[in-house]
Amino acid sequence: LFVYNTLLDGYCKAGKLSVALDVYSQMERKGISPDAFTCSILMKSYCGEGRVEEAESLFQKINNAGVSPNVVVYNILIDGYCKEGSMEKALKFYSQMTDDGVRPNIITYSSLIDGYCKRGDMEAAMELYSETVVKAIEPDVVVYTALIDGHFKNDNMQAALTLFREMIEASITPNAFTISCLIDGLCKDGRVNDAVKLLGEGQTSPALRKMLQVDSSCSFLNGIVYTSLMQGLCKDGRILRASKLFSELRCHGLKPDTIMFYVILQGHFRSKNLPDVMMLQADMLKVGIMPN
RNA sequence: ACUUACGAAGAAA
Repeated sequence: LFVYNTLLDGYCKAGKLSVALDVYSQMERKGISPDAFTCSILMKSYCGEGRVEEAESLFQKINNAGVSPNVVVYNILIDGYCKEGSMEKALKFYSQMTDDGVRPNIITYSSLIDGYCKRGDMEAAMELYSETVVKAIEPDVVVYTALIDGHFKNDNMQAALTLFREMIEASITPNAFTISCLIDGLCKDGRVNDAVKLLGEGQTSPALRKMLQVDSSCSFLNGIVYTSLMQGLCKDGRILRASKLFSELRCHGLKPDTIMFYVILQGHFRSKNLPDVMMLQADMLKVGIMPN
């Protein structure tokens, strides 16, 4: 069973669900009965392809076969429904798991919270956040990051920054995800300068690093942060600064991807720099990126 | 050290 599960997980992670399902029926033929691991591996793959209904069927089937769903199995189903925006169904399984005596954990909450954030229902998201505090399920960096991102995307920079502060006060260390949400949010709010400043300080100032409680090995300057900054600069008409960032990517061990090229191209178009557009196009082919 | 399963970030459509 262990070997089969490992194999199933491998196929699923390689995006070959159909092969995994073949292997699964082979298991059934051999009389090897699935367990919660088997169930969660296949369900996750179904959800990843947007086939949440089929994940639920499998859930019911295995449930009927006498495998009791554990917290991971429930989490996958709940997250699947959250990602497709069906919060009602997600909540249904959330209460079902509670009735089954399966305790929701921080991952359950972060799926639900992110689901509400993506739907723009920050009130519901914040309510669940308070619930974690009440139930003594410590909110972690993922929950805070989802909420910060949600607040920014729903045009509430103040709430986002307040949560960021609270998170640090709670001694939760922001990671690269957290920082990229902050930077992207600031940029989209037209505060590119603040974003650059925050990053610059984070790179150089031990004091800020200490305040953010990150160690020196944590680099926030990943490709996503660069993209946000470049887009912010472009929208601000500062295509030269953006191009400069773009050209220094390599010095930081990053390589430009399709999205970055798109952002910079768009910037040149905005500034009507047709010659630069042509040059970029050539560069793009040179580094082996095909326009999509 | 990790080692069968679950949650958060960038362009466009």
